[in-house]
Amino acid sequence: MIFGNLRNSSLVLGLGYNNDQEICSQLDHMQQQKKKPSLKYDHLIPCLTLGLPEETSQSDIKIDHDMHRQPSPLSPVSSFSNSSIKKERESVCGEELDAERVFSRVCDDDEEGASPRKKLRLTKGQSATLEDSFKEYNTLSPKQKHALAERLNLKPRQVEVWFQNRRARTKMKQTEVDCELLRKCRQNLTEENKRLQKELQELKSLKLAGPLHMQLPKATLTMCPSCQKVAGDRRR
DNA sequence: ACAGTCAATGGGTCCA
DNA sequence: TGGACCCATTGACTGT
Repeated sequence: MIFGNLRNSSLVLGLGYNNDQEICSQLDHMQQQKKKPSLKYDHLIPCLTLGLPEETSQSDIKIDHDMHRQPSPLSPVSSFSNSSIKKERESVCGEELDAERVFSRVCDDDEEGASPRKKLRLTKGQSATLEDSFKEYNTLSPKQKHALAERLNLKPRQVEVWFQNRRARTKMKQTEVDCELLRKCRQNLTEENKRLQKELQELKSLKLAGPLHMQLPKATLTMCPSCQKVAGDRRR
């Protein structure tokens, strides 16, 4: 740090995040890979601090930030085997007639283990209905699940899986939004930090160069980081 | 050919 | 202990 040895320096600025480096590297990696983030940074927000020069590293920031926690899940009982999903239904509801086609290729063979996993695609109608339900409740009670499954001619397990995947997608989108917000925040704070450091340097050189009577008494000059104004001058 | 999407799977955790 | 959920991953399919 540049000003580490200056005496009487009451103004020193710091900028950082909790686990700043780790987050950034992970975010970069995430963006490169276009992969969903696995980092847990919900509790982190950027912060600008004032203190001694040596103390303005990442270590002096610690703020908890608990955002967008999922609502507590409903937990009634339901019992379904997921082993039968591979054996798909033979026919689909009316939407089957939809030109959009129903499944890419439903497997005909019901032999256990022998059939490779086939990709099922939900119809537009099914997806829309599921989407509508998701807007109302992002978790389903077993009753709702059954009703929806029956209505869509799907297995309850499929509805359940769809909701799980949908929640994951929502979470990922939110994470990306938060990520972008943090980046911008960090950028702003970095610029702010630079600006204030520069200002501080100027004030110090003024103090050293200027005549004695021009010197400001210690502790009368404090920089408010939020409003960016010099405050605390109680003379007069 | 390759990347992206998404239904499905398997493992881990939590809780009644 | 079983069921519900989350999470990471797989694999079929699609779009370029």
